[in-house]
Amino acid sequence: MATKKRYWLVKSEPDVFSYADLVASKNSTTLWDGVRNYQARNTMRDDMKVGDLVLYYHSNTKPPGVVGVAEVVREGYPDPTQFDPNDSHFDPKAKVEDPTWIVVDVRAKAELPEYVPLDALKANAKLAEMAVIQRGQRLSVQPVSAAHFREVLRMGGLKAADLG
DNA sequence: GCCAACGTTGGC
DNA sequence: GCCAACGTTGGC
Repeated sequence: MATKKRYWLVKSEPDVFSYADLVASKNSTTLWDGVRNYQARNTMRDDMKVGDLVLYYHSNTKPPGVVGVAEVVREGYPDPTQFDPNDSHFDPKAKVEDPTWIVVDVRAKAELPEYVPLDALKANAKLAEMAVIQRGQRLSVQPVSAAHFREVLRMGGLKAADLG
């Protein structure tokens, strides 16, 4: 029995890895590596399931905002960068037999016809409770309610039906 | 570039 | 186990 689809938001700095970079990746898919926050790790390890949809948010840019939608295509597995001494995300305490950090694979699904800047999210009363607009919210992987997800899609000029 | 918010580290 | 110091995030 399929569990109900859930919705998420991931942040990425476009100078580091933009939505266009995701689209340009093999199969428009990448592993969401380098996350070094336990709460975000737990979300990827325990909660993100194949078929879940993800808002792709550009942070540290002007203006920050939601640029597109991605889909979870592989569930949690060990982040290889934690074992690579040459990688900036290397974690000397992580053990192969008991990995500390987890990734999921995400695939680009649809770019929003209209970019939805943070200002617009904040201006929408329906999104007042949305995590990403809360002051001091730094989580790079966070849950989004179905209603908030639909509203952001609508603001971006997409319908849920467009996502198949 | 600044700095507020927040998570982690480490001395005690 | 407390909490000050420190590093990072990310909007502005």
